[in-house]
Parts: sequence; structure tokens; C-alpha cells
Amino acid sequence: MSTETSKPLRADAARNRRSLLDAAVAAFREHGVTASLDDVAKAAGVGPGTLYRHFPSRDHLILAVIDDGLAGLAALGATLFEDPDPVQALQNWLAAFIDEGSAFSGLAGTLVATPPAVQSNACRQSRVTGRALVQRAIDAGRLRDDVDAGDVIDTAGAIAWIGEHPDRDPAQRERLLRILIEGIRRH
Amino acid sequence: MSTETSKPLRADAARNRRSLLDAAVAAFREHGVTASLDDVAKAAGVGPGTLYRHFPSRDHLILAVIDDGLAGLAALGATLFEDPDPVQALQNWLAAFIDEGSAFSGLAGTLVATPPAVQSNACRQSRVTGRALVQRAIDAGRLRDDVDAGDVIDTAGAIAWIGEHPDRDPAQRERLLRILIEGIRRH
DNA sequence: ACCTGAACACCGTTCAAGT
DNA sequence: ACCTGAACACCGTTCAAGT
Repeated sequence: MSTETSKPLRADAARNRRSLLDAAVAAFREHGVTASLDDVAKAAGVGPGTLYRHFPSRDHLILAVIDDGLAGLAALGATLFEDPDPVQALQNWLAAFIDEGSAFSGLAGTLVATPPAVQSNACRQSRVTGRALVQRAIDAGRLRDDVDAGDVIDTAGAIAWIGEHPDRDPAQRERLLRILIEGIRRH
Repeated sequence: MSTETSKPLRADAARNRRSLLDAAVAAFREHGVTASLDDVAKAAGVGPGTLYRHFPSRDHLILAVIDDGLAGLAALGATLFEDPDPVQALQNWLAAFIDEGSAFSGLAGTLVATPPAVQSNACRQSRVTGRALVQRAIDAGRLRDDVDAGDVIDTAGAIAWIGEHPDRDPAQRERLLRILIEGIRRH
């Protein structure tokens, strides 16, 4: 289901790639995105060199693991474009974005930083969708017209980041999202 | 100028503590708060064990390094309490808080997480000051009365966090702070 | 073309020995 | 009471050798 297009892999290489992704999901779930890459390789039954061949950096691996999630985010954005209320549509999308950024501990940082050289297609598409939803709400006169779309997405990522910290009220996410929406709305 | 009260140190221990703090400032400035503690110890001319004796964890060291800054934040808060405009006062304090959280790369995370067991006096005092400034603005009817002071401080920390990432517009900080203030203000 | 795994450089942390 | 520094367990990354 990955949107990444690339030359087909040899059968064993494809199998290893899948094992690595599966092992990474399990490791990230348990230890966050800073999980030991050595352990990931071990759990996948491959040498560390194989991991590095497939994913040259930790960020590459992280982005690959959440590739489906990011593609889903882009698809959701397309649907929300039909929503008659552009502010509600944006809010729904941002909530989904925050959820995606909360999938693993430490993920928000990768999502906000995303070195351009590492960005996957799905990553780019999801960002484009987010920007478009912001722009639509501005064009409809519902947001201040000096609002920057990148600021909105960064702030949503930051909300996910805050949620990563221990001892946070689970309801905080909703309150922070409300502050963000109220902060960009035209009153 | 530290507000931390503790039993006086032996002369050589006090000297080592100072050297460690000085070395840590230099290392944090250059490499962020994830700088090698081994290098810090080396630069301070002590063994790694001495560093651990003075600062049992990286967070302890970080908090100690910014202790003066946090004390200054508390002092600023006391002054701002005299400001006739409670929203402007809060905004000024948050801007200073964000600045403090931007002193070193990676510092925002420590400031937002601050494990209670590690929190210094200055750290606690600065948070109390921030909360009080929020409460004053609520009591004056200038903020929504369901605004949570912790949310406001967390969001300010998150703004500092966003600013840590590469390729960010330096003017973004002001825009994000505006979103925060507009997001909590009563309209 | 891809994989393996030893090897390297590094790091945080502990603790026995010293003063 | 405090410091030293060797030792330990661990990590990311590379690369020569293999298939």
C-alpha cells in the first residue's frame, strides 16, 4: 500500500524489507522511535548492514513505517474538501494529523522536522493536503488572512509532541486543538 | 545566584561544580542539550564519576545550567504583575519563557517534561509565576475562564520546541505566540 | 545484487581504589 | 568526603568477505 515508487526488489530483499518494517513497528510501539536499530535488525533476523541498506537513517525507517498512515491522511484530506464547513473540515484533519503524530512516542519530532531529503511521497502529499485545507478556510473568510499554513501544521505537530510527555491529561489534546482553532479563526 | 539551598560544598567540590557548569554551557551551546557528558567532564578536567556525583542525570545538569534564567523568569513575573494590562503582561512573560526555552537546542523538551523529582526551586517558582499570570488574566475576564494555565505554559514550551527545528522563519515565534494569545483570549 | 557480521568509535553509568 | 579512571554494557555505522 506504499505510495513510494521504486525499482522492484529481489525476492529476498523484499522479504527482508517487510521483516524490518514489522520489527520496527513492534519496537517503536514498545520503546518509541528511539528504539535500538540493532534490536530491530535482530528481531527481523537480518544483520545491521541490511537495515542500513534499506533505510539509510532512522528517519527513513520511521517515515517508511508510517507511510500508510500518511497516505491515509492525504486521502482523508481529499474527503474533507467536500465538507461544507471549511473550519470544521480543517479541525477534523488536524485531529487526525495529531493522532498520526501520536502513533509512537517521539514521532512528532520526526513529523515536524522531516528533512526534505528524507520526505516520502505520502509525507509530502499529506502536507499539501493540510495546506490546502487551511487555504480554503482562509479563502472562505473564516480564518485571518495572515495565517500561515505551515504554522498551523507545525502547531498541530507540537500538540502531538506535548501529548508524548508523561502525566498529561488525555483531554488536553482537545483543549489545545481548540486553542489553535480559536487562535486562527476570524472572530 | 542559584536559589538552590543545600549544604555547603568542600572547596574542591565547589570548584568542580563550577567547572562542570561552565563546560556544560559551552557544550550545550555548541551541540545542544544532548552534548556528550563525557566531553563535558573532560572539558571540566574531572572524571565522569565526578559529573555524576554532582548531577545524577542529564536533566539535573540542564536544570542547573539554566537555574539563573529560570530565577530571572520568576523575577520578571513578579514585575509583570504590576502591569495594568493582564493579557499584555502574560504575553510578555510567555515571550521571555519561550526565549529561555530556546537558549539551547533541545532545551524545550526538558522544560516541558521536567520530571517533578528533578525540578529545581527556580523551575517551580517560574511555573507558579506563569500560572498566576494566567489566572490574573482569567479573573480580569480577559481570557476564557475554562483556559488551563498548564496548557498555556505547555504551548509556550511547544513554540520554543518548534523554533528548534532547522529552516524555520525567525518571525514564526511571534506569529505562533499571537495564535496562542488569540486562542485563549475572550473575544 | 544483496546479505552477513565482525570491527570501529562512541556513549552513559558504575564502582573499587585512592587521597 | 570527594575524586579518579578503568571497566562494563550498549549503540550506530561501516565495510570486507561471502552468496
